[in-house]
Amino acid sequence: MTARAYALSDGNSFYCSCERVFDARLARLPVIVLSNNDGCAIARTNEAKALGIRMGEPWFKIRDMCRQQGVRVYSSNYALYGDMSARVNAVYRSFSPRIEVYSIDESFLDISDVRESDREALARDMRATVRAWTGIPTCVGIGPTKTLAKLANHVAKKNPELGGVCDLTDPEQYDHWIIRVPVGDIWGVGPANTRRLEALGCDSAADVRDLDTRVARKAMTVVGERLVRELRGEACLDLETLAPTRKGCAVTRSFSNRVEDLATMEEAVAAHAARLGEKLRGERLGTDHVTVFFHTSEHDRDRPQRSVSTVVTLPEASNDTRVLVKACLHGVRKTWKDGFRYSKAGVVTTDLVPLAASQRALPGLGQIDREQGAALMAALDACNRRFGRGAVVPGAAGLTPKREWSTKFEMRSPRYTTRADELPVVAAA
DNA sequence: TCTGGGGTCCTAGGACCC
DNA sequence: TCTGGGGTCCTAGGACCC
Repeated sequence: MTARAYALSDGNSFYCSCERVFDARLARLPVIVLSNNDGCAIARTNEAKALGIRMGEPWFKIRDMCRQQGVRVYSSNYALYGDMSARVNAVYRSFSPRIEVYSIDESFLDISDVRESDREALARDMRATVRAWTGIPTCVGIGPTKTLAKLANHVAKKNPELGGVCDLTDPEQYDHWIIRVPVGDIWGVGPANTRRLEALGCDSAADVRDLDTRVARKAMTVVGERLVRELRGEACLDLETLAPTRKGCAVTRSFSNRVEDLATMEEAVAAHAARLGEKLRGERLGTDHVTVFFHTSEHDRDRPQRSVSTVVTLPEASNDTRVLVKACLHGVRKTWKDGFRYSKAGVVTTDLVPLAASQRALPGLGQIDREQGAALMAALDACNRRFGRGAVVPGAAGLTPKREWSTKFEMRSPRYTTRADELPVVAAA
């Protein structure tokens, strides 16, 4: 049996790169993309990083500086990023059929079948092809385990002289880099485990690799032992080529303005419940209980704080928007109290089940008419796909949507690839 | 004025059972 | 004074990821 080899490819400053694909003027300019509600910076180009803009930096703190420095700022445009991600993955699939889509901008590829001496060339070819076909710049890390492929990717990103590719299945490269990566930069090691590992005398990934597995397990449970083995080149994590059915699903949002009245809260929660139904129907999943929560903001220091979380049980599993909205509104009304400035609300489900196989309630004891409901929901989803999300909503409880609470996207670019009315316009002279 | 959203995995500890 | 020993299931919370 030949040793395994994984490649991890990811898009550089992915959201920013997507914006650059559709506006060539952004090349070499500092660009950032903001989180939902235009809250903070979640993607920065190298030029923006060089200006000192940190990951997660609140927008209101850097707004003035960004204006002065000419930083180009965008609200999140997930329709665009999701579509670009699919295009990039289509290119990866032409290089290896065994691929795990790990996140919107990262995928693992199994390249065990590629000869050791050909791996680096393959990675370079793949980078060039992704760039040519989608416009997205990438980096590729190669390793005998997923953790080492991640590490290699990190090295490729931090060391421009490598030309975007690092292969740690090459023993010389492995020995060279493993001693140069600090513990905090290892995949799976966050702030808490960095402290624990440093207390054990580990400064580099090589130090962690050389830890006794029992010591690692004691300090960091099974996660620690697995980490040590993966760094040694012993694969403990498999490629997950089939996306597992999801276990939970949530729709949560901060309000653009604080919410102080019940009617607005009901409107927001009903909209979140409707979106939840849409997501569940997309995967043919259902739930028989839903958690509704809302709370004030820790940043309102001088204000009374309140945090509510309540579970509403349904008679049987469902993904019907009308059922979910009704249940969630019940949760809000049951727990509502005036006199607070609420900053965020959400609906959360866990224990999702494939709807078709789920236990039915007895007729007369709350059984939901699934057949008729499913047809109605399918029609609803079709309308919303065609005319945009939220075009049609159930008229639950006489709500008249004003959407005063809704999320801000004040600087969003056009959805170039998914909306005909937002196609880029080209002028030929 | 203004500070994201959505996931997963793992463990400890309590309740409950035989 | 002495007051079992295992199971399982559930929940809350920590930690981490992008």
